Amino acid sequence: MSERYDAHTIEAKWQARWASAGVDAASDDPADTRPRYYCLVMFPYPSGNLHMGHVRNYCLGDAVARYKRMRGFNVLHPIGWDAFGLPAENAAIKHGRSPAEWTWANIAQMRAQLRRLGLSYDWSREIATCHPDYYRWEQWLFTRLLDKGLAYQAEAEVNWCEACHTVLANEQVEDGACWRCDTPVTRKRLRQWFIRITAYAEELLADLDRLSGWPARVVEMQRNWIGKSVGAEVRFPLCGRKDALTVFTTRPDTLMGVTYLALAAGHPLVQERAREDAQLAAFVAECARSSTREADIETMEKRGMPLGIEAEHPVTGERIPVWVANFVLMGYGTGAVMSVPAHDARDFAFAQKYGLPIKQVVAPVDGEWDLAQGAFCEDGVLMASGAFDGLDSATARARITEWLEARGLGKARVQYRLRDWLVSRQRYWGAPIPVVHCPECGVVPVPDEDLPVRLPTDLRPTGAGSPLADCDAFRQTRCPRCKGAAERELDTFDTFMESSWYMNRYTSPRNTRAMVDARAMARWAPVDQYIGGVEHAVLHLLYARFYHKLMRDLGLFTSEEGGDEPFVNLLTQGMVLKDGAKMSKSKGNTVDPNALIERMGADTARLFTLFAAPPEKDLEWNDAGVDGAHRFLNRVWRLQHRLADWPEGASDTAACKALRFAVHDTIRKVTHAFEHGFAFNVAIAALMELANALQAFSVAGVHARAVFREGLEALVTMLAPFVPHFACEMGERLGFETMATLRAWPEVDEAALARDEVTLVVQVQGKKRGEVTVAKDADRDAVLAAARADAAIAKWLDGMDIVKVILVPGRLLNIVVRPR
RNA sequence: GCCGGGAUGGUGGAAUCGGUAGACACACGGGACUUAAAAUCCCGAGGAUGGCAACAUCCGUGCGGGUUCGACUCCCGCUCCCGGCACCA
Repeated sequence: MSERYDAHTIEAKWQARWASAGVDAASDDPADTRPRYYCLVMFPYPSGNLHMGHVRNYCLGDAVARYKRMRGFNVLHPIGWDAFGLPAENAAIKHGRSPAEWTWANIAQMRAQLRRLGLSYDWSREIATCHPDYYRWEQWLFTRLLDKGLAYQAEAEVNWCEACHTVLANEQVEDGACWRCDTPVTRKRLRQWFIRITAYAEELLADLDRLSGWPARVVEMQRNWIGKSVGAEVRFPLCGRKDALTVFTTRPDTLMGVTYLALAAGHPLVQERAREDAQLAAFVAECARSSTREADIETMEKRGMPLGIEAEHPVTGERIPVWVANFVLMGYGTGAVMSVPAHDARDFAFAQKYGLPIKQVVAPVDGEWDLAQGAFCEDGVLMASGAFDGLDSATARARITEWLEARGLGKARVQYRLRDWLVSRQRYWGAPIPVVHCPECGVVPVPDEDLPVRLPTDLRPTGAGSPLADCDAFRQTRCPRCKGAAERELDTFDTFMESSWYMNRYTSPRNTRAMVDARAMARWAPVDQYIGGVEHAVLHLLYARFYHKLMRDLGLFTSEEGGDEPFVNLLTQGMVLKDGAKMSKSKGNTVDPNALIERMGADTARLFTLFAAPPEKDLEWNDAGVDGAHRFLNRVWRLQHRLADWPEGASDTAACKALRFAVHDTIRKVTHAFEHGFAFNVAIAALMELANALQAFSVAGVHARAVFREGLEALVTMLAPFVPHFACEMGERLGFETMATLRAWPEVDEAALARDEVTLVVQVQGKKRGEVTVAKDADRDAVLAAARADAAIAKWLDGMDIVKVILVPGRLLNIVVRPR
């Protein structure tokens, strides 16, 4: 009975028991009437080694899943592998193994590491995205998108990472560099595959308002990323030519103030002129160079050149010059802007530099504006705008847009910053894009019966281009339409394609008939609680929302079955830091989870990870803190020995009552943490307080022993979501009839929280001057009388008149006085 | 530049609705046990001033104002830090 806490023996024992009892599986039995809960953590890339970020992520998810089970929910808590991706290829080049071999070996290794942490996953639903049974459905979906015109091939200026030797989507470029390897991204014109996420821009934006369970900043980041702006398209006919320039503006109210047009260097009209003008060509070439160095854009000087072309103002017919300017982007709007120097700071600076006219057409609502102080960029009242004079900016925007529309000179338009998702990659280790290039029929989607298009798994990338190009068995095929010789598409999908729908696949992971099963979706989706790093705020989390809507609109499930959004609640956990910096091999500040588990056990690792910081904040690793967590478990462990020879005698009922109060107050606090915000650091602190109270409780007698036992059992039960092995072992020794992790969550006994007496803080003038203990329902006069009876308080009332007395029941009494 | 979030002891952090600031833990100091150490247990601790001490008083949640009987919490104005976006027309 007095043996010591031995984490390794206990952990191995319970992991085996849980596995053989199958306690972690989610039930698909229709007869199971328990309420359902879907808890999901972002699945890992199988690098082969678990790091502390993973540990934190999965411990958070596991605590939630286990708590919900104890609350009587049928919990879906799955795990799998985001198994395609570049590191596998790089490792394959380095170690001479195929990416497939390398990946599957890593999966085996990481699976073992996760199991050692004692995470309660439903392993029967494990998926790996590199498995053809998985990516087959993504290929299927893509062919449907092709049918609907939502997927297309186009030549475009794209982001190219030289180190990864592939293109990147806009979301995957951070600060002008590749999100994965930090290599500066260059621009290239290439023919690539896109998915029309812009067709869903409005819904993706509007539904952000429904994500009340998401952190505000993630919602805000997505809103920024989608970047909606409402305005108008305006046509400016070109003088002496048949064509016209179309610009996009959010300020049609300033139309009368346009004094020049500015075009991007990449604009077709500029390109055309540059062929005849060497000076212009040199300028354009310079712009093309500098545009790749996005970090410098901020400090870049605004420069331009006249094109020697004039355009006609659509209202006044005035001739206005057309310029090329280095600050106009080809990729946004129409690549052309109307410049209104009087009402735009950037246009103002440009006009001043090149001596272009500045014409004020909007005045502040209350007064004058002196253009010497710069541009007036606010809304105001129109002036010098003919028929539109006197209108406020908002009305003028609508009227002027209507005016243009009526004359075919423009129209209202909404512009988004979001661009279509570039999904093709010039890499081998990814899901093949299911199309065939036929010399006769062109691009032909692979028909359903020929799916999946299997990726050959035995190829060895060398680093010089995709090995698929040299694999005739893959490359050469027959056209599904004309049956003639044809070639397969050699690009593979962006790996974000796989991670965009895995949460839905988990609901019916072995489904061979469809991508997902509508009934299973109705049972589980959407995810109730999603947990992962904030770094995916506009990558994975945006793509997944988009994919969910695509799947819905393809009829895989309805809004009622699967919801319109994949994740109801999102928790973005902070990073794990050491010495104030993110752990990394190059900095040499890593903590190896395996070594930690080896030394202290999984439960200690879990406990410290959850205790050291609130989940959404960064966690500073502290080895001494880990020792502290281990000490705590030892202390709780020893509490059980107290039951063996409890001293006889008469119990002190007041002390027993105080302990019961502490027990039930703790239940209240810990439950609150699980139900509101997952502040596990606070929950664990409360459990530590309870352990301290139990340890300090030294009252003799059978009643006291029973009270102590109740407290210890509650403590062990509430520890189960955090340190499940420990709790199960303690529970078994305490004689629990079921495993601690399967017990019902303790209920608060309100009677235990009732008190006959309360201690109130007494303030004079809002400053604490003492405490009084009074009957629970004592009224203001009674409390005041008690306060005056206390010498330490009374001395502050000497020579004073009491002006006012405020009683906050159960908390405090504040006496407001005035010198007599 | 714009949009978020934050700033509390030596450290990580707590404080439910405006009601005892610093829970819990780490680190530290003192003590008990021990031949000794480890382990364990007990005690102390925001700062300043006075006092042998118990204790007392004042100050204190980035800075300056305000509202309130009462402000870490609400309002106004700043400073700094972190994150995101950014010639976006």
